[in-house]
Amino acid sequence: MTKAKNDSVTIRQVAKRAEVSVAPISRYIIKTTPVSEEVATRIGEAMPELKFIPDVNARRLATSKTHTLGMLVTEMHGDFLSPMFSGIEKVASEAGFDLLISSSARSGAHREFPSPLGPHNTDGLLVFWDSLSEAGLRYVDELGFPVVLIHQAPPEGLNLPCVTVENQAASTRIVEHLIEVHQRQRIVFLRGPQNNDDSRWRETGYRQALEAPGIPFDPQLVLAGDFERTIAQASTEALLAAGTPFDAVFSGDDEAAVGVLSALCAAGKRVPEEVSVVGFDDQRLSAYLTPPLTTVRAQTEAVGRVAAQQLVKLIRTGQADPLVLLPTEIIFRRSCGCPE
Amino acid sequence: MTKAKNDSVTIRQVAKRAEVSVAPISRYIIKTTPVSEEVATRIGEAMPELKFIPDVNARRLATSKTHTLGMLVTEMHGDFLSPMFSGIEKVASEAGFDLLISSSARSGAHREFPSPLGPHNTDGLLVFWDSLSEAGLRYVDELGFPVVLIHQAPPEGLNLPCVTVENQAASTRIVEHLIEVHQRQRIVFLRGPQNNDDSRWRETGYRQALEAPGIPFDPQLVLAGDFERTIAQASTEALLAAGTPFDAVFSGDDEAAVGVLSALCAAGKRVPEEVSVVGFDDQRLSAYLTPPLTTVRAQTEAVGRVAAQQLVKLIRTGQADPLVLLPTEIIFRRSCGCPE
DNA sequence: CTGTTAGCGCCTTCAT
DNA sequence: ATGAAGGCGCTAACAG
Repeated sequence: MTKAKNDSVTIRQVAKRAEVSVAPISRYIIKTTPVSEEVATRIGEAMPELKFIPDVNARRLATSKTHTLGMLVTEMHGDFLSPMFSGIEKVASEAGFDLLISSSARSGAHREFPSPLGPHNTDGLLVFWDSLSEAGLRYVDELGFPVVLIHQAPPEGLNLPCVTVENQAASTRIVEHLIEVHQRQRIVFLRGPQNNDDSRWRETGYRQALEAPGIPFDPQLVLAGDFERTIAQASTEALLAAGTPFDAVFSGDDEAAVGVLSALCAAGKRVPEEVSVVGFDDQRLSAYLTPPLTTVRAQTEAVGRVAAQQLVKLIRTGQADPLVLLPTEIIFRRSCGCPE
Repeated sequence: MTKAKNDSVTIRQVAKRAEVSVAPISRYIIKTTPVSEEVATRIGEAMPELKFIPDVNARRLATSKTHTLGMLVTEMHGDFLSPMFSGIEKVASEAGFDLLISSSARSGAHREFPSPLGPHNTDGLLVFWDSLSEAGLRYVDELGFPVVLIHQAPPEGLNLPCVTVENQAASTRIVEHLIEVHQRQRIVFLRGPQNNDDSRWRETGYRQALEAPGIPFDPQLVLAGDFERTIAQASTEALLAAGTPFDAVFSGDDEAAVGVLSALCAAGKRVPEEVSVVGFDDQRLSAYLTPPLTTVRAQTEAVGRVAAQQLVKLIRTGQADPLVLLPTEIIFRRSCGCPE
């Protein structure tokens, strides 16, 4: 168990080796002030010879910067985690930041501050929807601590930058597709959790699509999906049991669509012949469902990438774009009734 | 842009507030030495009143411990990331460790040391298969830096502890199932990447299953799957094109099974009537394939949990179990030919 | 059990 | 452009 302490080469040893004081070395590394040619080469040689690696912790103590980004998620975000992470990790490492990641036990158990991630161990936080309480957000805002929100608008009065996807227009288009191409009239909407902004915009898009063709909005057709398979399944079963007629389902997300498909299949309803089903997100799963799911593709990896870029910018310049919306696109597969 | 520096409450302020010196406070927090009742309560009050949060960096500088676990993955591990992470995160946070995670661009681009994660910013590393080069492993081993391997045996001569799943027996059993229950005789095996240990054991299990019933091993039936959908698909297409007869395929992992299913479907072969297909891992995806995939369930979340436990133990005591194998279980679905 | 104090390794004014 | 020296906030001897 060798400790870092024992085998660590310090800046002073390099100084001795290069026959200069420690200051030029620090400056040479940080590039904060020019260093003479001569000294530079001497340092440039001495450092690798001694295998000098600056001690991150000492540097942090001195500068009170961590060069670390924090990422907050909840257990619910499982299927988003992987692509999101890969986007974030990419820009973090390019920008020279480490990535500290923490998950709260369950959604709804909103985490308060102090959380495992904060000013003490990160320079800024990426906060995925629902992973930090409103109080927590207000707290970091007061602190002026850099935070960018992902798939979530800031609460009233706060100014935190946010990156998410374009929800409304895509929702309108996919519902229009159901109406115009597949002649659907009684279209169910399975909404997400109450506090989810994406879901609200998707619902707005849904209602808007009904307007032009003059299809009356029927509140009976709006059900709880909560972005959860089991809940969506239960809602669909209840609807079926109630005998409410419907010929299509726009599921607030693909996860819920899985539950819809199960319920429909169990009830002997044929998809898409009897009822069309479409979703939102285009999770990896979605292409493999039976039938393959027509859905709106959200570029999750890009969301992660852009969010991380915004955070780095915010940390470095104090500025970030208040809102960036990534474009979405409909992926036509068979569940809506399209041939292929 | 408030810096942590400005608003940070130091231990000295707490000392003043509690009318003691800094030492008892430190001891009170670290619990390294008993503190008198009186002082303890005074400190216990002063800390929250001042919202004192010990500065991690200062502590690290002083102790040369980071209280952080590192997790190394590659982009290929996408579908494992989420459950694995959730297991690791759980024990890390319970044990009071932060989790730093880093991904190498692609598998095969084995990362060398110094990598973004190492002794400078972590107390130990969780190394997922293929995410660190052999040279890197030898390096950390020499250093005596705590590392536990996940889904990978240590290279020759190294002693690094490893946690993975039981591969061989389960493979034997699932192939036996194909033979005994579904009367399959010409069973293809799609192996994983050359350097993957799991795949080797799965192949061993496969060959063993053929022995008892006296089915000759046919090298023509062993194809490259590489744990990649596209490669597995190509291999299956080639086999079909060659006209080599077969009535079942045991895919080295579920990912490859997806490619097999695609190729078979495209060729008009009916699964499971004409050919049975089984996989390994039980990814989330697998239950939703057409037909639902019979496969061996690897408890990925548990692997992550146990690996993190081992690492914490290794960090704290210098000891860990050399090898822990988590049990696996066959999940029967329809792709093998079972009714449900 | 408590207080004092010397580092931990680096960065950064401040003179030079 | 360079050197000297004082922190950054905490921990861990060492005295008391």
